[in-house]
This record gives sequence, C-alpha cells and structure tokens, in this order.
Amino acid sequence: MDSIYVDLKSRKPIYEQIVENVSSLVLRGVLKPNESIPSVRQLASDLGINPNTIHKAYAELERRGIIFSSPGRGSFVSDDLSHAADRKRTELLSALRTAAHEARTYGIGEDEAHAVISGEYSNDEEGKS
Amino acid sequence: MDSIYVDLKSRKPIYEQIVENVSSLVLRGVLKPNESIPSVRQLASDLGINPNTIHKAYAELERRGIIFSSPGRGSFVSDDLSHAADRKRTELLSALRTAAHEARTYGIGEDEAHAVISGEYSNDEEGKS
Amino acid sequence: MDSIYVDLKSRKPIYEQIVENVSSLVLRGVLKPNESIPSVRQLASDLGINPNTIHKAYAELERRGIIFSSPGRGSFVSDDLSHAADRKRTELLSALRTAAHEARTYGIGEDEAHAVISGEYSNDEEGKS
Amino acid sequence: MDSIYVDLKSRKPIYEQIVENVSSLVLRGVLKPNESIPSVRQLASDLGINPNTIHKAYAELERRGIIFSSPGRGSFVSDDLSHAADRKRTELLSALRTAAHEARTYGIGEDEAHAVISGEYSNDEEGKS
DNA sequence: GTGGTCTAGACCACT
DNA sequence: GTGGTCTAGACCACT
Repeated sequence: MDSIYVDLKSRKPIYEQIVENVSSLVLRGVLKPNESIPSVRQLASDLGINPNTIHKAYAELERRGIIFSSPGRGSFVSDDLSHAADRKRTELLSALRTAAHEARTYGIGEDEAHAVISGEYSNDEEGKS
Repeated sequence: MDSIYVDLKSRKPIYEQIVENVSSLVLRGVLKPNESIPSVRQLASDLGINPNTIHKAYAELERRGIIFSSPGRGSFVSDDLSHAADRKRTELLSALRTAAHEARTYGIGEDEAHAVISGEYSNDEEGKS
Repeated sequence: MDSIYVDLKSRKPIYEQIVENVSSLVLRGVLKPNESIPSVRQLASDLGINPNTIHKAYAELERRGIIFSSPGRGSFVSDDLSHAADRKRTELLSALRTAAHEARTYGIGEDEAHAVISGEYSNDEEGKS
Repeated sequence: MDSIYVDLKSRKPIYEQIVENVSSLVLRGVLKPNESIPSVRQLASDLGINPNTIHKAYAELERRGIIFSSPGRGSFVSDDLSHAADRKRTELLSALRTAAHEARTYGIGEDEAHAVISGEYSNDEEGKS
C-alpha cells in the first residue's frame, strides 16, 4: 500500500481516506520531508474524483502539519514532522491500550493478549501482500 | 456502565449506542440468557427517545443473535449466545492484532507494545469509575 | 414431532403453530377420526399459554373441518377428513411446484432438482431425529 | 417482473418486497455488478412510498452483500455476488428439499413428485405472463 | 401492552 | 442530489 489509493465503496469519506493515505506515506517515511506530492488536479485526475475532495484532504493535511502548499508551485511534505509523528505515536499507543482494555473486559486472558502482540511482531511477511 | 445509557451528543448514532450497550451487557454476562429486557416502548420512555430508534437497535441485536423478540410478549436475551460470543472474541482479537500491526508499522517497538498490554491488565481500578 | 409443541421464539403466531401442529397430526393419521384431543384449558395449561390462544386455534381448525367441538364434552378429530386432505394435497403439490419454479428461475438444473427429490425419498431415517 | 414493483395490498411488508425484488433482479443477472440502482429518493418517488421504507430495504440488501451504498454517490450492485449467490442457491435447494419432505410425509408418491418437477421444467411459457 | 410497519417531515455530512 | 439518522404520530396483529 505504498501509493495513494481510494476505496469508493468504503463508508469512510473519500477525503479522509486520502488524508490517512498521505499521512501514512509520510509518517512511515515513504515520502520524505520537502519531497513534492501530486498536485490537487493531478491526483484528482489520477483517482477519477472531484478536485474539491482532494483540496479538502490537502487542507486537512496542511492543518496537521504533514504537508504545505505553495500556490503556483504545488504541495510538499512538511520539513518538520516531529509534531505529527508525536501525535501519531500517541494515537497508536492509545488504540493499543483501548484494544487491550476491551479484550480484558470481555474475558480474554493476559497471556493470550501478549501472544497476539508477539505473533504480530514475529510476522516477517510484511509488505508482501 | 451496567445499565443502558445513551449519549445524545455523540456522533455515534443512538441506535448503535444501544446495540453496543445491550451487546456488552449480554456478552459480559450482566444480562442472562432468556432474561427479559425492557420493552421497546419502556426503554424509549426511560431514555426519552423515539420507539422507532429502539426498534431499530433491537432488530439489529436480533439479527446478531443476541436477543429475540416476540410480538405481543416482549424481548429477551437469546438462550444460545455461543455464536455472538465467538464473533465478539474474534472481533476483539482482530482489533488487538490490528492495533499491534499499526504500532509496528509506525516503528513502535515490541517491548513497548507488551508493556502497554501488561499495564492494562495490571490495572486494578476496573469498575470504579 | 408427534405431539403438540410450540416455539415461543418463532415469529409465527402461536395459534398458527397450534393449527399446523394439530392439522399435521390429524392429516398424517397420528390422530384418528372421532378421537378426542386435549381440551382448550388442558392444552393451555400444558403449554403454559393463554387459553384464548388455544381457543382461537381450535376455532380455525373447526373452520377447516379438521376437528369439531362440543360445548361441555370437548374437542374431537373430524370424522370426514376428505376435504381437509384434498386441500392439504393441493397445497403440498403447489408448494413443490413453486419451489421447482424458483429453482429453475435461478438457474438450478432439472437433473439437480430431480436428484433432490430422489434424495429425499430414499432417506430411510424418517422419524429418528 | 423485470423491474421493481410493490404490492401495497400485500401482507408482506413493503420493505421486504423491495428486498426480494432487487435481490431477484441482481441474482438473476438482470442488474449487473457495479451497475447503479435507483437512489433512495428516486425509487421512493417512483413507487409513491416513503424514502425511509426504501432505506430500510437498501440497508438489508447491503447487509446481505447484494448492493453497496455510498453517501452522496448512490447505491450500486455489489461486485462480488458469490456469497449472495451461494446463499440463494442453498436456500432454493433447501426449499425444494423441504417441499419434497413434506410431500412424502403426507403420502404423496415419489413418481408424482418427479412429475411435478418435470412439468415445471418443461414449461416453455416462462416470462410471457 | 408489545413488537412491527409505515408516513411525513426534518436535519446532517458528503458530492 | 444522495445516503443516513431521528422524531412524532399512526395503525396492525397478537397477548
């Protein structure tokens, strides 16, 4: 999943999908600081969706400090990603904590929970599917 | 959170809140198989919301095999919850796996992930808030 | 299924279940002409449901010529079941025709349909479950 | 019966009629995968019934994997109908089996049952009424 | 009283 | 315009 992709059938708004897509590419280091990203019109044309939708996504990405846009020049990955990375890290740990809490509440044992973690981290097939 | 409660301000649809609420009470064993649950009208009146909304929630709960309803008699906890329990268990483990996968993808270490699990399971304050 | 039984969880009205139950026992010959059947109150008490419901079922059975009731004496299997048997026969063949029609409409082949019939008629285990 | 139609006088709920109608059109191949179907409001207006009723039907169709809906874009035939087709096939064969079982139970002979099948499959008038 | 269906009408987010 | 949610109110069959 290393390029921007949209699932028209998803209940998730298209612009949110794009925000998460680009966020992911940036925060996982696939796109580097100051690297240029596709223009609003280019991406809209590539994905076959309305430029307004892309624009809304880019505006949100800019608000989050993940990209910046220069009228007439294009859009680029932000050169200071520390805030965005911190926020993502907090979000990920919180999601893990919530999942663990729910598991416990419904009677899944601690050992089983640890086993799930171990299983996920020992999986070498990353990126093959 | 051992009774049915609804947050009118939430973005989550009321009927979904009720579905999750009742699901939780049943799957955590607070409500027992064949126990009667409030009638559509009773619950609507208690919560101050429309009976149609409760009906929609109960219909979904019935579809999931968590309750059953008999016109003219009322609604009751299903006496075979094994399917629902299995589905919930699968869902919880899947959520945990997804959270772990995401954490790993973004560079959170395995030790840190295990620490989150241990932290959540050693928390004794359950049920106090 | 050789005695009267009711499924409280079914969407089918209880009185209809009783109508079909008694019909089946009579038309399959388990209950013979002029044989007595349980009184309204007796059956209501046995099944733990309201006598009004039983009464409604018996009234329908009487209307169909399957039983007759004598105030003060009880209810009995009708001694002329030919009309009811004819109606049941017509109904069964019609149901079979409808099922075959639907099967054909959705692309199930004739051979497969015949195989289902043969399979059902060669099944010797009748009555064991 | 190749378009969506509703019988207001039927005892069968309108939303169920619509579910079966659309299911039939899709599973019989009249509507193709990814083809768009009438919007909730359009169909409501065409049939002269309430949009909520159509919505309820579409929600059920979505649950069955027969269509999918995208807020703001419309509703479309699912592009993977294999699950729905399998379920329908199982349902049809089960209905045929049940009809055959009932017929046998009430004394209808095997030859007569096969004759009903043959009669239905040799009927050439399909689609004329 | 109880669940089930439906209408009329309103409001929301998204396209 | 499109799907999704909700309310208020009505009517039905069954208990």
